[in-house]
Amino acid sequence: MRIGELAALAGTSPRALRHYEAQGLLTARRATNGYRDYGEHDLRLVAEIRSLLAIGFSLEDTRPFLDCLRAGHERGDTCPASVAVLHRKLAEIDGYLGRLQAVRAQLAEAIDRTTTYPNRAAAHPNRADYPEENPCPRQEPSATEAGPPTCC
Amino acid sequence: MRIGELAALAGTSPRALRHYEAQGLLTARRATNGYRDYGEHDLRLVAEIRSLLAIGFSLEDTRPFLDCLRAGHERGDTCPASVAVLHRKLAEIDGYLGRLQAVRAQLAEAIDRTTTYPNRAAAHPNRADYPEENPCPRQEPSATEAGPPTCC
DNA sequence: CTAAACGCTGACGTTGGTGTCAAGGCAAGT
DNA sequence: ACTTGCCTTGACACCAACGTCAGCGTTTAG
Repeated sequence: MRIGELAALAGTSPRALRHYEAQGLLTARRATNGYRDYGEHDLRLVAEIRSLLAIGFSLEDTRPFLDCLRAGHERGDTCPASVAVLHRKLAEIDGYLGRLQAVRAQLAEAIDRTTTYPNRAAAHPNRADYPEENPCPRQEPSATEAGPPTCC
Repeated sequence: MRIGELAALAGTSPRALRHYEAQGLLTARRATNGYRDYGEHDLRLVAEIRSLLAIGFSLEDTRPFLDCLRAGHERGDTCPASVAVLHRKLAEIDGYLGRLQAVRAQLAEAIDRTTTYPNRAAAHPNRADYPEENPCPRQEPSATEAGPPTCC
């Protein structure tokens, strides 16, 4: 199967597949004319990449999962290296969740204040409205329909 | 007060302040030698920008808050345009939270599976490990200590 | 036979908020 | 006078996962 077909089956683009190859995540046999030639197994690999990207993994983080699949496992998340990534990601997400919830609380309070005391000035003049805290993920992948500030 | 002093007081860099000016968020008088000259009020404006950036706002989203302060209000979040941004951000965050929690659940389940059934293959061979879903924020600002995948 | 549709490589563009460097002007201490 | 340190503008670098275009060869349908 050629790159366009694989891309279509995986719901992505030839450019993306070449990018994965450039990152060493995917390899392809070459036909005599130089065209990349993929097999069924490669569809599974690309599907793994896409599904992990969709939940906020970086390409680099998908590597252990692909190695796991190539090692013959039916799932990419059963190998030790994959599990390690899962744990790290879970910890990251918990961090994001905590910060996001803190920010959410700040915003909700600010909104509540303006709706409860409209046109009324607050107590501490020269203080910034929003202390510090510090919220969430940076650059987490996106859904194709979620708009610009897509996802983690 | 010159740019270096304001930057130090606000805990940021001259480069950042020039960037805010380039974006039309900050203005400065000029001394006869061409140096930017800031007043006390500008520190308040920069503090507002920094605190909003820290909780995941884009520079553009801080604009209504700055306008609000310049209009003479003691807080930047009391004007209608600011409140509108607050509502939008709250909605975004709720979206992120929902997706992050869904992803968290997926990861936790995957980890649980590997620890509960070690070395045991799963049921559906050719299915991707992680369906689809789709998680959270992209490119949310960062804390100075949170590391690479900083924050929302 | 020809044109459309595909494939190839290489390279630059995108997004945001800066960091960093270049090449110069200005101010103050010794 | 000279050095040091601040300031100025302008421009390129960064990160990630591609999009897009250029310039070229290949395959395939008509």
